[in-house]
Amino acid sequence: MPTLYDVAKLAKVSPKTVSRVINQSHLVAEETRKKVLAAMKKLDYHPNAIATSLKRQRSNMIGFVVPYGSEFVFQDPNMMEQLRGTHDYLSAEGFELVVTVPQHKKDALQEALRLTKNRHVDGVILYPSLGVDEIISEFREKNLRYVTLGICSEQQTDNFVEVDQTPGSFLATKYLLSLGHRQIGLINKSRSFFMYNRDDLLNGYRMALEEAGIAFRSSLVREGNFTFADGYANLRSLLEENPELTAVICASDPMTYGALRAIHDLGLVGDRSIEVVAGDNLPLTQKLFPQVSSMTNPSYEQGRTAGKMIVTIINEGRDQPGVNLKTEFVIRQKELGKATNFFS
Amino acid sequence: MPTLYDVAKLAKVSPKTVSRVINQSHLVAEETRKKVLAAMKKLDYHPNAIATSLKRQRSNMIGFVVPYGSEFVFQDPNMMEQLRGTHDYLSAEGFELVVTVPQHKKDALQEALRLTKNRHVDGVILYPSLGVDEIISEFREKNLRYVTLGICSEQQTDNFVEVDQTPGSFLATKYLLSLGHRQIGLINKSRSFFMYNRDDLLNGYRMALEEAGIAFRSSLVREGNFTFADGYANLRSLLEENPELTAVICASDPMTYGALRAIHDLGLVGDRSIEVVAGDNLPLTQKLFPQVSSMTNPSYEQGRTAGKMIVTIINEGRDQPGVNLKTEFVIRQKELGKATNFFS
DNA sequence: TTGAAAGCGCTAACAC
DNA sequence: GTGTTAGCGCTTTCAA
Repeated sequence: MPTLYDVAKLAKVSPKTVSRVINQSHLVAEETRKKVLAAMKKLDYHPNAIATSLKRQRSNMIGFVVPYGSEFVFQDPNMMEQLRGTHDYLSAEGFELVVTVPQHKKDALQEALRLTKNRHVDGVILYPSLGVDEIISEFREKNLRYVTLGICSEQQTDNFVEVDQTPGSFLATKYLLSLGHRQIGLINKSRSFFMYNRDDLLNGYRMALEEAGIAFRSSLVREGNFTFADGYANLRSLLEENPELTAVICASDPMTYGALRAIHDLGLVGDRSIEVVAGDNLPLTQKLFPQVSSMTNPSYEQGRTAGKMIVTIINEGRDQPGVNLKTEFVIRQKELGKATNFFS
Repeated sequence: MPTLYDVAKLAKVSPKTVSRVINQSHLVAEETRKKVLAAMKKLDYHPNAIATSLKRQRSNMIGFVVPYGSEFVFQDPNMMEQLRGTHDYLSAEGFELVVTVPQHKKDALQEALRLTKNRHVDGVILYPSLGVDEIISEFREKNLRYVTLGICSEQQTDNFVEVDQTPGSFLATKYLLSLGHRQIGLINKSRSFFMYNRDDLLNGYRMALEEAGIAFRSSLVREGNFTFADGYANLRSLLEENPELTAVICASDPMTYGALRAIHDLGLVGDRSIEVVAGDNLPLTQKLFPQVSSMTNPSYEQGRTAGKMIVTIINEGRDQPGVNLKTEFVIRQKELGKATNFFS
């Protein structure tokens, strides 16, 4: 592979001049520039990114580190949406995206540290998980660059993109109440996942109930690990304890699919059917039958914002204030794929 | 950040000795090793991967380049499975995975070239697309490392991992015939996607029909772009032209979901229902209701094999013979999630 | 507007 | 077993 020196020799200029042309410096005569460009083209020269990185102390790569195993990351639709948002922003800004999913959960955070200390990447986007706050302290101490996909501790005021699910669950509950439902189940997210905003979904649900003057009953609440199986099991469990249940809100779309399946298996159709509200409003959910209304999860936006934030942090050399995004709620009509905004 | 020299100074040894310790050379006395290790720990030293890359002319990064836009890559479940397979293999081998999805299709191949010529990555895994054969010639010419997820031209004998879908569709058709179906539709993959093995699915289908002495009728075949919408539209179109249709085979799972939705919307239940065979046997499909039998698509294995192949190519410094994987077929029983192998 | 020389952090020869 | 030296390909003073 040709080097900058080969180009310089061919163009009969100094290496520095070639470097100037590569970096679009204006301090180079037009004629010289053309000569250099011609030489570069002739040799099919491409600047060695590694050498540039070493010199500039900057790799233009960002790590995306997830601590939940590849079968989770590459199969969880929300995670993919976050990844897609991050990718889209970074690639437009000339950064490469390095995806790292350690084989073992407990290695994940060390992996994030290694990746940055190695100077492999200029910064990382971290998925919250147990022990992440220690890692963050170390990042801060060593002045390394990071952004977290969600708040990781009481003290964290910077470098996060959090999603507040209160509005979505509030509106969903309010909607179901407006349809006349009085026993509304909630299949909530599990506390076994690391999340700072653990109670937002529950709070929105409670607020709407309170507003309607209906007492909150914990027997109507379950927790699940976001999976199909958990949606299935939890719906059955809810029904056993609350035979009069007529509606249920699910914290995630896969759990929604599981709940729908359980309803089907139990033969609950027609008048005895159960109204289900989905959690994420993923593309597939938008096409599901029966059509379901859904809370919306701004996963793509979250990933994109995190990408933007890490780039800003790197470029400006200092932390950025955290950002809060909010969920919404859409009512799905019976017609194929149609959706309208609630209260709009 | 501390450098190797800082460690050397603290441990009172030469830089080379530190380097030896890092690289697990056996040519270093145990006592010296301990001293160095202690110094490394004390300084929280991490080798600068960029510097190592520059020296070694090797970045230990692999690019994964897809030419279909991020909304396709990060939403197509098969692509994710391929990515997951690649990631799992590479990360176990100490390689980083760089995911690149150019904003515009036509840039994709240039992007792949740039990434390798830049020395950003040691090699790339390429998704077949129009014009990829030219890129491959250039890779060969310049002695750059690549693997393609599928054969890209008549001449390509090396560096690919292809999936032959003949067995799956043959078995699927045979199974449907064994149930007594005589009008079996096929929603095939579209020719607008770049694929060398365009006719494998169709061939398996035809072979099974022929074996049963049933004439092939092109009116029973449609093509779709793998999406829900195409499955939906094609099922309706098939039924319009073939009112007696009793079964259909779909080339992809999203198309399967669309077809099931169409069947539901048309009110085809009970005796007049249509037996559907899915295309990929994705996790979600395995839990679908109604339960559907499915061809299986070894996407994870394909990605993993591609990862293994690119590493071998890089390590051995020469091309590797292409690998062919095959699809299979599973019959799904009515019980939740249960599946059995066909003919086993 | 251009060039010479030093150095980013590491490793590979080649001594000793 | 260990150390010295040179150099990977680029950019950055500084000088011309």
